[in-house]
Amino acid sequence: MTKPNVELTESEWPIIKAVWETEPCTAPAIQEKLLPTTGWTYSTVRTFMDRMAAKGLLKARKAGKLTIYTSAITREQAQRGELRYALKHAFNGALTPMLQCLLESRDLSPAELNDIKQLIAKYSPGQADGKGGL
Amino acid sequence: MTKPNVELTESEWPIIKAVWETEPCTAPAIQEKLLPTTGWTYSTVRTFMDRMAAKGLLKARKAGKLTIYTSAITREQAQRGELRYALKHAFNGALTPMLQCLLESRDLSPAELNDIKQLIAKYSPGQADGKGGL
DNA sequence: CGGCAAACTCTACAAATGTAAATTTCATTC
DNA sequence: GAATGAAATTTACATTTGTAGAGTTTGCCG
Repeated sequence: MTKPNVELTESEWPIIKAVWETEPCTAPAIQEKLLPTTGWTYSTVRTFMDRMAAKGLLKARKAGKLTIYTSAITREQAQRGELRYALKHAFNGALTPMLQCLLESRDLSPAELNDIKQLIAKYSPGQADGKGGL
Repeated sequence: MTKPNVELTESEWPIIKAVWETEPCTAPAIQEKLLPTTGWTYSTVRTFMDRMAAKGLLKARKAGKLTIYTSAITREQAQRGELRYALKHAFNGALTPMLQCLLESRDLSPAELNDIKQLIAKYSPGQADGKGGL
């Protein structure tokens, strides 16, 4: 059963991104990876990871003295959660204005524009795949 | 000088949305408006509004015994802030994947699709308007 | 076996967020 | 002028988030 609405705090984002790139992994490994960007100590990282495991964002298993972590949510789930949140609060659930804001938000490169057009084309014919909405 | 990156907490969203719709307004008015959806008491709403004024999200001015609030940020600023946050954390700043996730996120109605195509068309020719990015 | 280093556990604490009760003030009306 | 009711002020408190130090365990190496 897929977790319904995933929400991450700002500090949890760097953690889970590092986990996705490294899993299965230990807290010291994540700490080391994040040290240059965050400056976080082992204690800090470890606390975050344990809290995230308690929330069901990570899975933790014991291997001897080591604690091995893996992600409990996919990147897509987390991304959707974030978008869902923005859509709901900032745009009252209206997708088109959100898209518009996104497109206005910066100059698109020709490459991006191209990508986007292809995307639109792909989602054009009224395809109902039954895989559920945001 | 426009505030650089606006961020709102989850509870601040309903407040500022109500303010945008009502301003200039008083705390009791906002409380009444939000009561059905949130159940918040006057004290709660008032606390939020004062904190938001302290953060520069609202402006508060005294008119006799009343405190009159107005927004200090525009809806567009707040929306951009929310998108900027999502883009940065969930998509590492890459716009196309974000768009893709958004489009995948639910079935688009023909009307939405149409709107979207028009948007794309509008942002197509390499237009640099100098109004700054996200 | 004894020590060292790595990893762990426990505890702590400040700031932010969410929520509200209790008390006070002030304007209006009888 | 006193009562009433609306709005304000003050204070409070639990939970979550951000950050980490101190002390303990344990596996390995000599």
